[in-house]
Amino acid sequence: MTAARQQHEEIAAYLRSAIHRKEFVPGDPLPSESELCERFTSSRGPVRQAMATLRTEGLITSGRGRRSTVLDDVPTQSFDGVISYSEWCRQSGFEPGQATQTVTRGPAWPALAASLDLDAGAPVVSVFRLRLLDGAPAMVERLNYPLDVGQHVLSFDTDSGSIYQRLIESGVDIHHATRTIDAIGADQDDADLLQVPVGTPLLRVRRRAFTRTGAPVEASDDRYLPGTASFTLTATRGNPSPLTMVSAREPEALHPGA
Amino acid sequence: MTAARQQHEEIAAYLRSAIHRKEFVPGDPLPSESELCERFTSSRGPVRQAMATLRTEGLITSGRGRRSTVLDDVPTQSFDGVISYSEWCRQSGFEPGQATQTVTRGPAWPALAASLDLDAGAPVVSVFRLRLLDGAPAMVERLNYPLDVGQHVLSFDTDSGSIYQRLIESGVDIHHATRTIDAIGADQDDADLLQVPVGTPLLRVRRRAFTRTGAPVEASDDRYLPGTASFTLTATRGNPSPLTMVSAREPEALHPGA
DNA sequence: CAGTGGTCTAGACCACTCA
DNA sequence: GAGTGGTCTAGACCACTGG
Repeated sequence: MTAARQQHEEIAAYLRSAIHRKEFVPGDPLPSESELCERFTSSRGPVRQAMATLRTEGLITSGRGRRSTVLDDVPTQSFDGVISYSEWCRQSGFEPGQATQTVTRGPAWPALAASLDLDAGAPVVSVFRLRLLDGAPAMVERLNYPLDVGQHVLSFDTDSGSIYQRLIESGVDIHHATRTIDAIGADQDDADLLQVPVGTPLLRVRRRAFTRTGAPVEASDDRYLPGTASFTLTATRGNPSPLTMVSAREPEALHPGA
Repeated sequence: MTAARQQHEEIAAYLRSAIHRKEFVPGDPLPSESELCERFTSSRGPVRQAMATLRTEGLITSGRGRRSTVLDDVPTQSFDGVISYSEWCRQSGFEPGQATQTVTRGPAWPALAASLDLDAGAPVVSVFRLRLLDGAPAMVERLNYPLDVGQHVLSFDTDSGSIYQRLIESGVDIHHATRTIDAIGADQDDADLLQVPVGTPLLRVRRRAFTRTGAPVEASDDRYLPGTASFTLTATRGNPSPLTMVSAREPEALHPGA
């Protein structure tokens, strides 16, 4: 929409939106670098930086001697959408909702303490919510925070919306996050909330979020009802995939008694 | 190990291997750009390109005014590892194995035809194998190819190893691939082969591979036993994630009768 | 305030694709 | 052979971090 500050961002934004507006569809050649240089009154540097961005997003492919072409037109996911279910819903055009089950302050059990780099028994704040998509049960969310972060959650109405927004407004520095994706059967809690039988396959996303200095700020476990969510990603020959498949390690329980 | 042709590749390879050798651990600052320029007798361009590569791999983070620092040290996944289970095993230090169930040539059912951009009923080659990890059942693999590609599979002993290798050697141009990840319960076939009850949660990876011109070469459905595999990825604020979570669409059946 | 990485320019040469 | 993107150089200015 509005012009980005940096030239390379402006160029990237233009190309991205042109692709999403179907101005270019998969297989189509993009304008050449020299054309883009002229159109944006820029040198090659910013143009190539914009192309590199789209390439890592999986939107385009390029190579010596041939025009860069459109690969795919999946929407790009912002960092906010990665961290926040509410934000993801909004970006995807759905209405997020939540039904808080419990908000607790208590000692960290060993697996959680390890995940948050705390000593076992250190105080943590845990949130257990059912999340809704357009009003229907979609996901069971278990969030855990060290106390210094969690204090901002304790003083928050967790039925009123995005905890992530709350944390940002409270000045918590959320800088990067690691997601681990696997499948797991619904336990009794999951089953009750999602209204499915125990053992129903769920897509589990465990997330650890960190500050810029590497201190953990969150450890979470989200379980999606089948049919609600899936993940997609495009890999291109010669560009190593940032998504790594790893042989599973021992499960990290992010709620007690598992 | 051996010097890469391009300076930026050489620099990236050096940094990557230094991180994996634990010479730098998460939180550590990397050498400054100017140091790297001297060490590799290079200008800033190649150094910055190498940094950008590592950044998209999720290995480092950087920002104005501060040194680039190590984020994580997950192994990077090559394109071969994305496409080929055998290759993934080798990279991960496991012994791949397979027990072919069926190799068939027959007409494409509608969903498969759509996935391969063929007309319904067009001839396709399908492979149905149990894959092993260090000798134990790990994954059920369903591969489907258009006939022109699949002919190279029909004349191949599918118990002898990697079909992917075979296709490459046959000159098939596999240029990029899209993966969709979700969870699904084991069907009767899955259950029999993996020796688990029907309905056991499995991690499903559906893959579509394409030539450089966008023609489909493969449509597959891999289902991993829980505990065998999971996916991880690091996202950083300001860098949009290439992994997109999408609301699920109708299931594409990649084997008949589903 | 010195040093860092982010951005940008203006040029150059090369490997490659495609008509 | 004209045009393309990939690589590289040598400079410049700026925003920001940290001691």
